[in-house]
Amino acid sequence: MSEDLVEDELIQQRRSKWDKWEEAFGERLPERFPVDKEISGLVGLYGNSSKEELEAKKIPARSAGRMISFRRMGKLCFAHISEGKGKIQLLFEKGVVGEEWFEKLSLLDIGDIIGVEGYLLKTRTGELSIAVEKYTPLSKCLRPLPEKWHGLQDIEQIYRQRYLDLIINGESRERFIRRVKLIEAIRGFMTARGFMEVETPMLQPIAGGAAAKPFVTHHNALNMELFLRIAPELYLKRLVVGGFHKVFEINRNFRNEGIDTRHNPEFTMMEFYEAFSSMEDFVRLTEEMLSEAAVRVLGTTDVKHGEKTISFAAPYPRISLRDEAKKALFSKGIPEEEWKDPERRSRLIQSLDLSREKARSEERFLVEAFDEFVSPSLIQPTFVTDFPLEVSPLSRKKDEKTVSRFELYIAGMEIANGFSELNDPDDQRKRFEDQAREKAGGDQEAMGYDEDYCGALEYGLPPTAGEGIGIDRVAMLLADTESIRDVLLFPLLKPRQAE
RNA sequence: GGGCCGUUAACUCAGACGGUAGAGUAUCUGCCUUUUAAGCAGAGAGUCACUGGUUCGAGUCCAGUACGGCCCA
Repeated sequence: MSEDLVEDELIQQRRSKWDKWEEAFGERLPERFPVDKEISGLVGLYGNSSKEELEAKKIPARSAGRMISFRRMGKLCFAHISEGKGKIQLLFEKGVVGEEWFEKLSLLDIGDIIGVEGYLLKTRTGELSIAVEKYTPLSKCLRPLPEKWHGLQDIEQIYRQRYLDLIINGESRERFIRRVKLIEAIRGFMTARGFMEVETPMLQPIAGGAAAKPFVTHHNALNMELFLRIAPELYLKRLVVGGFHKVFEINRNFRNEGIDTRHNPEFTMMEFYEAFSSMEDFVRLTEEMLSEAAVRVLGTTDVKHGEKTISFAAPYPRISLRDEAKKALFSKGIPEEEWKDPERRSRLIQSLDLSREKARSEERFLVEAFDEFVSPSLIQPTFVTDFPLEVSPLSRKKDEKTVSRFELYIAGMEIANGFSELNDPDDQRKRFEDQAREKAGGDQEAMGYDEDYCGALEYGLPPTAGEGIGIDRVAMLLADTESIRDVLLFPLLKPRQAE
C-alpha cells in the first residue's frame, strides 16, 4: 500500500506524541515490566469481591496490557487494558497519580501498551478496576485501532492482519483459544492411552498415503524432486513395523487443491496407529476422544453449530456407504440396473450431474452418489462403513470388494477416516499397481507406487488400526464456524499486488 | 476454471433518477471526579480499489484488471 508516501494525519499525531515520550517519561520506559498476575487471573480472583471488601483490603495490583478504551472526564479518567484472555478497567484520578502525570496521559493513545501499579476497587457500577497510582508507558501504537463497537469486519483485513482481529474481536480470540484447547485435549487423550507422539517427514520423495495432488519442490544439493507431504501415513506405519506400536502425529499436510470454506492448502491432521488393533477399536476410541474433547473445550457434549445442536456424546450410529447410496438412488426412482450397466450409468451420471471422472466405475459411482446425496445430511456424528476396495488402496480386505474401513461424518463434513491396515506386502504391491494404472489413465489423485514402503511391509507389519482426524474441521465444529479460515490463524491468501 | 456479489475517511456504514461526498466511532480543541457504545459544544479528516470508455458532467452507467466473499466444477 502507498499510505506511507503521505503519512496519515492520525499516524502523524501519534508519532508526535511518541516523540515526547523520552522527555516526558524518562526513566519510566523500562526494558521489562514483570506483572504479578495476568489480568484474567485478577478478574477471576476478585471479580466477585464486594466493594467494601476491596476497600478494606486495598489489594495491590500490578498489571500490563494494551489500552483499548479511554474516557477522560475532567480530573478523572477511565480506560480498559486488555491482555491475552482478559481485560480490566483502569481508574486514573488526578489526586492519586499526581497532576503532572495526569496531564501526561494525553501522550497516550488507544492501542498503546502500558503497565500500571495501584490497588483494586469497584466503581459505583460494580466493575472491578485498578485505581492507578503509577503508570508506565511500554509501547507506542502508531496506527489507530479499528472501532470498538463493530470491531474489524473487513474479512480480507481480518485474514491479512490477524493481529488486529485478535486485538479487537473477542469472539475471534475465543475461537483460537478453543482450537488450542482442542489440540491440548486430544494430545492429552492420546498420551494418557500410551500413544507416543512422533514427527515424520514433511518433504517426501513420493507423496503417498492419500488421494490428492501434492505440492512439488526441489532439493538443490541432492538435485531431486520432492513433494510436500499429503499424509504421514506410510511413514507412521514404518514406525509400527519398527516396533513403535502406538504412535500419533499432529501436524500439517499439504494438498495442492482449491480453497473454499472447508479446504486450505495446508491443514492440520492427527494420524495415529495402534498395533494388534482393528478398525473396531478405533471406532470406539474416536467416540471417546471426541466426546472427551468437547467436554474439555466446552464443558459439554452438546455442541452448538449454527442453528443445530450436535451431540458429541458416544456412541455414534453406524451406516453402510453402499446401502445408503442405494437407498438415496432408489428414493429418486432410480433402480439398480441403471447404474449396473455401464452405458445406462453413463447417462445417469450426466442426469445426476456427477463427476464423470470420479464416478468412472460402478463402485466409484456409489461413492460419488453417497458424497452427493447422503453425506450432506449426516449432521449428528455418524460412522460410515462398507467402503469399496477400489477406493481404499491401503486398507485391509474384508471381502473381495470391501475393506475394513470407516469414515466419521459430522455436520455433513468428513471428520475422520480410519481402517484396519493392509499388511500383506504382495497385496499392497497389487494395490499400488492398480493405482499406477489409474494414474496413467489420467487420475491425478491416484497414489504413487512406494516400493520402499512395500519393502518395510515385508519385514512384517502387525495387524494394525490406523486413522486420520481433520483437526481444523473439529475445531470448526467446536468454535461454531462455517469456514475453515476462522480457525486458521493465517489462512492462505493471494498477496496484494505491488503497485 | 465458471456464476453471482463486494471494494466510499483510520474503523463501521449511508450515498434514488448521473450534478462534484455524508453519519457514527476514532482523532484534535474546549467543559466535565464513578464513566463504560459516558455526555455536551466545536473542528479537521476522502486518488469513492485500479485502468479505460460513454457523457457538458461519473462514487453512481459500460468494459477490463486486482483483491476478497459466497456458490458451483
